Amino acid sequence: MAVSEWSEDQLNAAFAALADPVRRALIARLSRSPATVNELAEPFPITKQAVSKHIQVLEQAGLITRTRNGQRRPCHLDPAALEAVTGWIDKQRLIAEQRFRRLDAVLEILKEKEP
Amino acid sequence: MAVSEWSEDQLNAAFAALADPVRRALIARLSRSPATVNELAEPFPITKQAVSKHIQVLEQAGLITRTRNGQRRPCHLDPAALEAVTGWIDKQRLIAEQRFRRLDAVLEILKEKEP
DNA sequence: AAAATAATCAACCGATAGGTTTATCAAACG
DNA sequence: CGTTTGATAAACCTATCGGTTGATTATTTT
Repeated sequence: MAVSEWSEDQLNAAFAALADPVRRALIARLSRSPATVNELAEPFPITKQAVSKHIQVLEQAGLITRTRNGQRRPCHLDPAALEAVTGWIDKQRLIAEQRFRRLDAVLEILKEKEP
Repeated sequence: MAVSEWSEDQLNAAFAALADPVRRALIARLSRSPATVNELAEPFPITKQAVSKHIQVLEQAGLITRTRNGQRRPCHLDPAALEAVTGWIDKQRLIAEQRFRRLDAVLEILKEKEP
């Protein structure tokens, strides 16, 4: 999926989901291998319910998917979804760096001194 | 600066700063050119004070810097700071994609079916 | 059938994030 | 000087977020 096709809401949800350090740790864990809620919750000093909520946020944001296997609902990281985020950032960064390369920066500093 | 040298706090602040859509819009604006608080606030339906707070968050996170020119305090995007964020994400994504490429995914799905 | 396990739901709670209004400060300008 | 202008500080309000406890559902296991 091309970056430009990601809706603003999706992007928003993804950024918001990644803002929490616990959720980032969950993502880092899931980048190694899929895992169930119980497995994910084990290393954290918070309740399983809290982790369950975090996982719902990640799923809602499209960053993870879940399969079903009996009572277990393993979580899988969706690496492609992370591209929405890096895509947005890289876009801004490239625009800014292009500007620098064109030496507009020098002109801008001079322009600031003007009325 | 290498990605691994970014402190957890810096990373946290950067992710948190980017979680807000207004702040992302400010970043997008600043990727085009530096701007003052008044200029930045103009297109938004919120007060200048609110925008000023957002800018402080971005500055605290190291995503923007500010110069001084009389009463004006223009904001400049720091494109390098954005690399802390994309760096973390790309790391997780690469780990996950490597795993897929090794066809571990197939084994994992089989393993899920086991007791 | 009964008990254990995986996960979620529901209700609640304290902290904080984002917003406002009002007041203040410092530089520019008539 | 007095006043406008750019930016911030302080106090406050409200919604949301991250967390808890307790109960519930659905699947396994014995």
